Amino acid sequence: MSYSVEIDRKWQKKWEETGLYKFDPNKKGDKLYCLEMFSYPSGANLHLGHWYNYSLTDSWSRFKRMQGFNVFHPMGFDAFGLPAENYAIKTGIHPQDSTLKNIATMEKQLKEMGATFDWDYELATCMPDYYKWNQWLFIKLFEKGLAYRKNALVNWCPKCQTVLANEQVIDGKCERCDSEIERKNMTQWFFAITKYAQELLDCLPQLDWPEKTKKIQTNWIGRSEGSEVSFFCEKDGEQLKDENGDPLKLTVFTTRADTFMGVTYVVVAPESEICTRLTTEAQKEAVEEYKAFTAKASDIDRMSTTREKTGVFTGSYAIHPLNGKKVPIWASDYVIAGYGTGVVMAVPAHDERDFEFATKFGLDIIRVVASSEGAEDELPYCEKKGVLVNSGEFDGIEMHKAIDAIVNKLATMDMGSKKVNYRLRDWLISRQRYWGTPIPMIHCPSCGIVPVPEKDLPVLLPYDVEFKPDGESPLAKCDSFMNCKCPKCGADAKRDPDTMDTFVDSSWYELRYPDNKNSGEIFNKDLINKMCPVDKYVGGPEHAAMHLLYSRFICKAMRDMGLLNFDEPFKSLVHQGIILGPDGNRMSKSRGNTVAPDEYVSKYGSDVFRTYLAFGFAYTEGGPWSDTGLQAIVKFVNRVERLADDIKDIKDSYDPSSLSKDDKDLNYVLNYTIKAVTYDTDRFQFNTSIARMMELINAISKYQQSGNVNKGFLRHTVETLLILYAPYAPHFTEEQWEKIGNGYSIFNQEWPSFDESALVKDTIEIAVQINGRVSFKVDIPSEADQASVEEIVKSDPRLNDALAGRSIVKFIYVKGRLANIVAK
RNA sequence: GCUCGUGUGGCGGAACAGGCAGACGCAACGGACUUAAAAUCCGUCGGAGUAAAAUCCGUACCGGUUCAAGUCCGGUCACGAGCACCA
Repeated sequence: MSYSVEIDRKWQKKWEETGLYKFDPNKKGDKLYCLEMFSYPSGANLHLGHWYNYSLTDSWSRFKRMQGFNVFHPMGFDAFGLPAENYAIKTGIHPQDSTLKNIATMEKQLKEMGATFDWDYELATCMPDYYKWNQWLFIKLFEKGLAYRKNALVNWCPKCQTVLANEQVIDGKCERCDSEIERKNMTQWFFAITKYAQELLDCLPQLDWPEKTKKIQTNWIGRSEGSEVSFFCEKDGEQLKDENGDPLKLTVFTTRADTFMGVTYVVVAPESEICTRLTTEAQKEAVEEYKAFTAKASDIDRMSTTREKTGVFTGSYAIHPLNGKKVPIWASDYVIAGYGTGVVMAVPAHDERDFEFATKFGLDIIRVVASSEGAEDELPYCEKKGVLVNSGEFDGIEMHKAIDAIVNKLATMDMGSKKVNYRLRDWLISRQRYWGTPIPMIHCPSCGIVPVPEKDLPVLLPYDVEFKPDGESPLAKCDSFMNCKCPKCGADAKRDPDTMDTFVDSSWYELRYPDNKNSGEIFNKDLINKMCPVDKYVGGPEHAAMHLLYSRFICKAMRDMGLLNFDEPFKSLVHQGIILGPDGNRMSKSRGNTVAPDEYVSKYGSDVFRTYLAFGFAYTEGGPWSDTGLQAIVKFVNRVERLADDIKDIKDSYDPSSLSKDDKDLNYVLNYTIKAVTYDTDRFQFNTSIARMMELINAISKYQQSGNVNKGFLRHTVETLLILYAPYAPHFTEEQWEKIGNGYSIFNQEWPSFDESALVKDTIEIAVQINGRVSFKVDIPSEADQASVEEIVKSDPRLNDALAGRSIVKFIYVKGRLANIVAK
């Protein structure tokens, strides 16, 4: 029977019956936790991206298993989320129904892929036995002060009548309906990820992650070293006081304290509280008008850096602590309320934005840094080098030293200090959505916010809910859900109507897999410390600054709560590339360039498909799909099958110590192949692994044609080839293994080791270069030293011709590679 | 605008750690087998050049370091990604 999808089914059935891939934590071998990012059960079928991610990571995990590791390889579903809800709004099919149906389909397809997932450890985030612990985690974070509520600006889609997550805002527009996003103030739940900003940064270097991903996280966290400096304020001629009656300090964050003597005005974010505080009666109308104007501005406008600066004078003044000057305080939306203190000191001479603003509104511009003493650089001069001028006692000081000098001086007055800021914001996790984990909080009119007691978890997501969007949380309209008793005082109370961002669900799922049936706790601490962290994590790079950051934060928070004792959830990370359509564009239905795996798999079998995915692309790069490339794999698989036919009746053994010249040549290729495939598969270089196996097949063909075949050795070679190929083509190789009379299963075979001595050749061919260009080639003993190689080369008759009268200045020999003669 | 990444034949892609560029495969071309086709097997396959060789050019472009550069350094261009008034 030649290879087909029937063979797939045969072995899938056998694997399942015999429990070949059941994970046993007590089995011998080092634990290895291999995980792919779980999938969102949106469509009915697995798409090519799933195949590319899952089938090849499965090959890697099979390889590790054969190497003797005790591999834990679970799979589950990120089952809550917007697409199912949107689909429900469109079709009326309840998200729970469509999701469960999709999960069933995907499970079946994943099994048909022939992956080693142990389904006993499956999880789906939409099931109460999972989201119960999501709620439990939320309450723990709340108790630790890491979950809190505050009023914030959120993204609002006026057409869909709902809040959108940041990631659902594409270039300022709603991903679904393309309308412009508005900003709206709402009271929301946040996770205090910023408390871990520094540690999230500090742990990055030790992670075996793609450098680019680490860079994205570094930028996203955005550490910025600077200083905070303060001004006293004057409103309507009087000094402003704080709530204690002390003089009010207006504090700003700056990275350029050296330019402090050049401050000519101060800017506050218009939506900040301090702005209202500073606005004088005379300016009130103008400021209010401006606030309304900025609130209306769309994200599109805000994002534009070419947008003209706008702003309004608040009427108040800041007093410069060093020179006593009164500088005006303005409000402008080029200052971001959420970053730093939401207040900026403006130095138009040395900042482009301040310069533009000052020019437009006629504010003073004072040069305080010059590239060299007395230089009249063009303004704004923003280079971070130079010396101070027009700065009184600080004149002549180099700018970096001046930062310290000025901050130190301010510190003695209690008006300044060094400060580190981060761009990272706390994680807004509330969603005015139906299909997610209900936030387990109760709002009591007398007790305030009260967590649901642990014994009452999970707070079940009700089934019968009107989830069509109208601007209110769908759960808010479900009285049976909303009405409850306060756990503290027993009075009538309301539940929180929001659900959690689905990134919460996925921020700890890797920790639930090993203990997915635990109903008494989120997971067993000892077990999780043994099983985690994940040793190899594979998924798309699009999660670099979201999921991959959230998970790291939750892991650290859990550690600090004593739930586990490691610092990082994913030790080693690989991103697969993206497979494009045959035309080189991203696959999309509208382009009509999609490739449906099912059609190919049913026609060619899973293993042909898997091998093509392995061979046709650099794994981390991806690339365009090609049907003819797939045909090449059919040929390859057929060649392997014919080799298996050739050896299936061979019973001879062979004596490894008495190999002929031809045997030795083949043995060299065999051992080289073992070495290369082992090395390349380990580092996700699947394409070159397959290439090496193709070379081995070519060498076997030559060997067979030589007419001088050692049957036992041939059998050994083909058997080894089958084992090497097994991770890539599990069904096919299992079938061949059976056919040639070997026992079940090929996956219980040990991974072959290579014989270093077989890789040593007696003589090797090296290239002889003259001045770096290859001139001719010569055979030398492989162990020859430089002196003897020089002698061999110099006695070669071709050398004189090549030198053409030049004399040898220098002779360089790179062992086993080449000789280079410098000639003049 | 800033930051990062990538650029190799007709195509997908190789190239340890600076050491014979183009592995392996696809497509193409020539041949064997065949009545024929498919399948299989053998051979050619970066460009210029030649009867064939020799030889020269060639890893986006310009320059540098080195005995030797796809690889390292400086600059330019193109494409892609991330961030985006972060003070």
